[in-house]
Amino acid sequence: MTRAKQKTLLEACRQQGLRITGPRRVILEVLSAAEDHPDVEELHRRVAAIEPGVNIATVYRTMTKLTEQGLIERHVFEDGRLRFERAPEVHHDHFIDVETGKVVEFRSEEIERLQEEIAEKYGYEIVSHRLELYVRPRSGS
Amino acid sequence: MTRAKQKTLLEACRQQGLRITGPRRVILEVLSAAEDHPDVEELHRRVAAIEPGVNIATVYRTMTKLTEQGLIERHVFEDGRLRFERAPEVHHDHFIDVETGKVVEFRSEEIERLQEEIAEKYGYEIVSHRLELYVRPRSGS
DNA sequence: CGCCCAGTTGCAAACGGATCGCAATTAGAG
DNA sequence: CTCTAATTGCGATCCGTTTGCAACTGGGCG
Repeated sequence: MTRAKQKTLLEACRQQGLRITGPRRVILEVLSAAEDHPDVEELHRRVAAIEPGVNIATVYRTMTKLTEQGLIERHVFEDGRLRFERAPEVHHDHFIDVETGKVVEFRSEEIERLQEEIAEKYGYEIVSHRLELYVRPRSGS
Repeated sequence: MTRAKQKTLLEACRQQGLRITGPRRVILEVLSAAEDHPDVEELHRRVAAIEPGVNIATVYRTMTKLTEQGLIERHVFEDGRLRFERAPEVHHDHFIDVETGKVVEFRSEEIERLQEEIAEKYGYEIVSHRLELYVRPRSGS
């Protein structure tokens, strides 16, 4: 299954005319395997585990390219770092555990709809949005 | 009315036991008058217009203090800079005009409620949240 | 099959926002 | 008025990100 995703991402790159170089191939592999929302440093670490010698600047540049192509999504959470995830077919929002930093995805049709409604009321058109719920595991009960 | 707010903020500081120094007095004045969501550089600029010589590090430090005391709210929008606004009595969210960067506030009870609902479903307790709608003025109609 | 060059990379320097160490200053309690 | 802890200005520093540049290379074309 990871394999399927991987192929898709790599092929998407080819279609966009991006050169498939050694470093890039590894970065795509790492991105395809990622189930979370790693920052650049973390991506670089994972890449280095497969193929040392890839410079972090290359990771930055590749992420910029992929974001421009719409193949991945870039987030900036409260810590200010850039984080990435493969572009999902349908948009989703995020829970962020304030203690562990762990990110969980969710989607609410109702919230999506309400946002549109409110924007319209104000005379706006939504270009994109960001909803992050900073949470902790429900204690007690 | 600005006067009323100003007094409140300054008095709140006194109550918290913060020393009211020259620089601080000016920063509080600027914050009280602000209707928008300035970043530190902008705050510093406004402060300097009233009283030159206040160092930007002082602005940073003061904002940190005020945030810790819960007197102001700190935001990090997509541009990654720290932005501030006076702590509102009731929470609100933001529209951000993608072209001008202008920030407009709104509040939706329904969305607030839905967030709680969803968090509960996932077994979380919401500590805080952030909802930003990046928009442009509705064209056409 | 090899040439060629625009795209890509590694490296180091630069950048920009935010923070910090330190010595000098000062608010404000007693 | 005094005394001390809080605050300030200043410069250095941090850290994530970007950039300039020379070397390298993928992959289209002959």
